Amino acid sequence: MNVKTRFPPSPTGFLHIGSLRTALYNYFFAKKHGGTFLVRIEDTDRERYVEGAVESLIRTLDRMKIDYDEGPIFVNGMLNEKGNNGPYVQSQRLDIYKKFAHQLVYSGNAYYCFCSKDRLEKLRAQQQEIKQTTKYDRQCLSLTKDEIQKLLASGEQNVIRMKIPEGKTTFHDEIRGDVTIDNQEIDDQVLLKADGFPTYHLAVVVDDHLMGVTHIIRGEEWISSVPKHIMLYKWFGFPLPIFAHLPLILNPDKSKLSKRQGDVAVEDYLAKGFLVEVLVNFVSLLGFNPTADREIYTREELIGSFDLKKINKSGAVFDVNKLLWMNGQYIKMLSEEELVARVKPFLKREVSNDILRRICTVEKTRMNLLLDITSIVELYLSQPAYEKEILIWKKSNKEDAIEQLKNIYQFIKSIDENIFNDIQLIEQALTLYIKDNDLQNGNVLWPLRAALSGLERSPSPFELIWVLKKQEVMNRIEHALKILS
RNA sequence: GGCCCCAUCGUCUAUCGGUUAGGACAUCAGGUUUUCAUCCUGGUAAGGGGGGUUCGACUCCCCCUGGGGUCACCA
Repeated sequence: MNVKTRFPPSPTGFLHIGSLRTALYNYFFAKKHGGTFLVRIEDTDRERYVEGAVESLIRTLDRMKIDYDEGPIFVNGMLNEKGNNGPYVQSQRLDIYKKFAHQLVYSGNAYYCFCSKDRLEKLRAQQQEIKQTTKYDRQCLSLTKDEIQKLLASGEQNVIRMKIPEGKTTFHDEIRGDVTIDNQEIDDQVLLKADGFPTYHLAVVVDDHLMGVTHIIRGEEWISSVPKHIMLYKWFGFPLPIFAHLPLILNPDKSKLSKRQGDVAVEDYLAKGFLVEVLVNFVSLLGFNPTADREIYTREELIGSFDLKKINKSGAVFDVNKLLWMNGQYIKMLSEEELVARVKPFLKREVSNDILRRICTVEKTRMNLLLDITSIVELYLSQPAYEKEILIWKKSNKEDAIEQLKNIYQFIKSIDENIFNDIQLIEQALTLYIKDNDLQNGNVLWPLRAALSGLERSPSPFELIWVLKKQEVMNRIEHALKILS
C-alpha cells in the first residue's frame, strides 16, 4: 500500500506538545512504510491569524528534525513549497473549497443560510435553557429558490451548511474500533463561512483527498466530527481514508494538556535546554511503547517499531519530572565534545573552549538541562561570594580549617604545573598528601572544596582544581583564608 | 446536560485466560563519597465496584461508578 500521512497544524505561533506527538506519529508511520509525509497549513480562521506563525512553525519542525516530503519550506529565506499537490496553505486554496461547497448545494446536500450570528446565538441560548441539543433550526432550509436568488443578488451575508440526513453513521478507527454516532446528534455544520473561507471540516476532507492522504492520524478531540467528514467523503464520491484517533496528552489533573498548567510549547522546552532527541523520545512514549523494558530509544528504533495497533486508548499525563530525568540521561550519554557544542548556544558570556570542555566534563553528571550551564559557568569564571561558615567541615572547627587551608596552599604551590592537567594525578597527589601527613579526608577536602566553589555542594576538589588551574586555585584559597581570619 | 471515548502502582507503561502482576519516573531505606550529583542494592506502591462467561479472569461480555473529549461562521 502506498502510504501518505499528513500533519496539519493551525498557525498559532508555536508547536504544542500534543501536536508534536501527532506530527511524530504521522512521520513515523510514513517512514516505516516508505510512504510520504506532508505538512499543510490550516489557516482558515483569519481571526486567529498570527504574523510569522508559519515561518516559526517551519523552523521548529526543522529544529526537531522532522522532515517532510511535501509542504511549505524556505528557499533562500523566502516562503516557498515543495510537492506536486500544492498549494499547501489553505488560505491559498479558497477557490477549490468554494467549488466543492457549491457542488454540494447543487446536489442538495448543502444549503445557503442567511441567519445572523445574533439569531444563532439567541437560538442556542434558548435550546440550552430547555436542555436541548444545540442545533441550527434549519430556518433557511425552507427558503424558495427565488428567495435565495434574491438574497444572494442583494449581497446578503451567507454561509453554506451541510444538510445532515437522518440515520446513523458508523466508522472504523484503527485505535478504537467501530464507532457509531446518531446523525441526530450532528448539527448542520457550516462548510463555507461568510468571509468565503471554508471551515476545518470542508477543508480537511477536500485537501486530504486531493493530496492523496491515505491515513489520518490525529488527536481524539476530532473523533466526534468524523461522521461529518464521512458524509462529505460520501457526497463527493471520495474513497475513505483510514482513521486513527490518538489519546489525549493530559495535564497532571487529567484535563487536556493546556497552557496555564505549564509549558506546552515545544519551543519553550527547547529554550530550557531539553534535547531534541529527548523531546522526540519522551513524547513518542506517551501512548506508545515499543518494548516496555526500556525508556531510551533512538528515532530509528521508534520508526522501526511504530505500529498503530500498539497505541494506547487512554490519555497520558505529561510528567515533566520524567522528562527532566530523561534529559539528564541523554546529557550523560553525550561525549564532552558534543556537550560543549550543545551547551554553547546557552552561554551568556565568553568562555574558552578548553575551560568549557573541562566544565562540561566535571559537571555532566549534575546537569539536567542545557540551560544549567549559564549558572554553572559563573562558578568557574569568577570568585564566588559565600559565608565563611561553609568552609568549616561539620566534624571540624574554624582553627583547623585555617590550618588545613594554609598547609594545602603551600602544598599546591609546590606541585608541578603538569599535574594540573590531569584529574587523576591531582587526586593522587592530594590523597598522598593526606596520607603522608596523617590527615583525614574530610578535614582537608571539605575546606578545600568549599574554598574553591563557595558552595556546600559541588564537584570534588580534584575536579575543581583541574578546571580552575593552579593560579586561580591559590587565589581562591587565599580568599578563603582572608574570610576566615 | 446529550452524545462519544477511556479505566493496571502517584505518573508513563508490560501482560494479549493460568505470572510471586514486570519495567521506568517519583518516593523511602542502604552502599560508594569530604559534599552534591552520578552509580549500585533493596523497599513501599496497582488491576474502581457489581454481575456474568469459563476449570480458571487484570485480560471476554453487561451494568454502575469515575475520568476525559465534544457539542462555533475555532482548529
